[in-house]
Amino acid sequence: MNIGDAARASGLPSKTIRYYEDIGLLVPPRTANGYRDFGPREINILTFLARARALGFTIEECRALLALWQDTDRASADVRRIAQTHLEEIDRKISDLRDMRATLANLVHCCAGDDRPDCPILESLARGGAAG
Amino acid sequence: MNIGDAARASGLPSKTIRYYEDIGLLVPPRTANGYRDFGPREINILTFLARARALGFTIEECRALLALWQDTDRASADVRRIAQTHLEEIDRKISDLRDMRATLANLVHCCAGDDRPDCPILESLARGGAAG
DNA sequence: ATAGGCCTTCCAGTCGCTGGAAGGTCAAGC
DNA sequence: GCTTGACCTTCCAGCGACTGGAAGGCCTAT
Repeated sequence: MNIGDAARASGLPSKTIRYYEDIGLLVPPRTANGYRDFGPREINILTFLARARALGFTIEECRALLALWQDTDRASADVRRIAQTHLEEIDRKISDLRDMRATLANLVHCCAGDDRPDCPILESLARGGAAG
Repeated sequence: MNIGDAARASGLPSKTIRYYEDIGLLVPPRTANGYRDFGPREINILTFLARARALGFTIEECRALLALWQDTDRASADVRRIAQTHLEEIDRKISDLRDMRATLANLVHCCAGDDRPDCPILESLARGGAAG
């Protein structure tokens, strides 16, 4: 299976797959002509990576998860710890975004959005504090 | 006012201020010895930028907002449009993060997190679908 | 004179790709 | 056998928004 088929099978772009090989996440064998040769094992790794990335795990977290996945003697506690840490990171991001959203929504709400120059959004950015 | 004082006044690291000059967001004058010289005008620009960045506006959005701020003939509609677009972007991010969070929280919840190898998190990443 | 704390520029690295150039390979059609 | 076009290869550069560090200049205090 060539890289294009692996890309279609895993949902990852070919470029990304090459990049993952570059950074050592997987090492597909090569055929005689130098093409990468993806078998079921490689496709499994790629779909694993695609799913982990879709859940927002960093590449290094993916690397760790992949290692645990391939280690049948792993402790599920190790996996859970990574996921838990990531969950907390996501919660932090959501919280930050919600704060931004609240401020911004208020500003947008207060701005007339017409052809006059008066603008609570700019005023707030200039002087600090909320609109009004 | 030297860059260090400007950094303390605006809350931005000196490095970031130099970077902002590099990309043309502000052009502080220089004193005879080549040091950047920050006056009230520059400090205002820097605090404006710091606040806009804190609301998650991209550098290019900041550049546009800054231009509108400095244009007393602006239409508030132009400002509002930028803010509205950014608000939608934030909503998209929050929504994506919430989806991730939901899946991940479920997986974490289902994982025993002990010293045994069985792990619904890895199983889900491997086979797709939810835990269980 | 020297110490230290600023300031300067420039280059490289972060993260996770993504685009593009230059060239090799392969299967189909004529 | 030759061309066409779709694939594959490597390598280098760039994105956004900084951040770190090296090498060197300046300024003030002792």
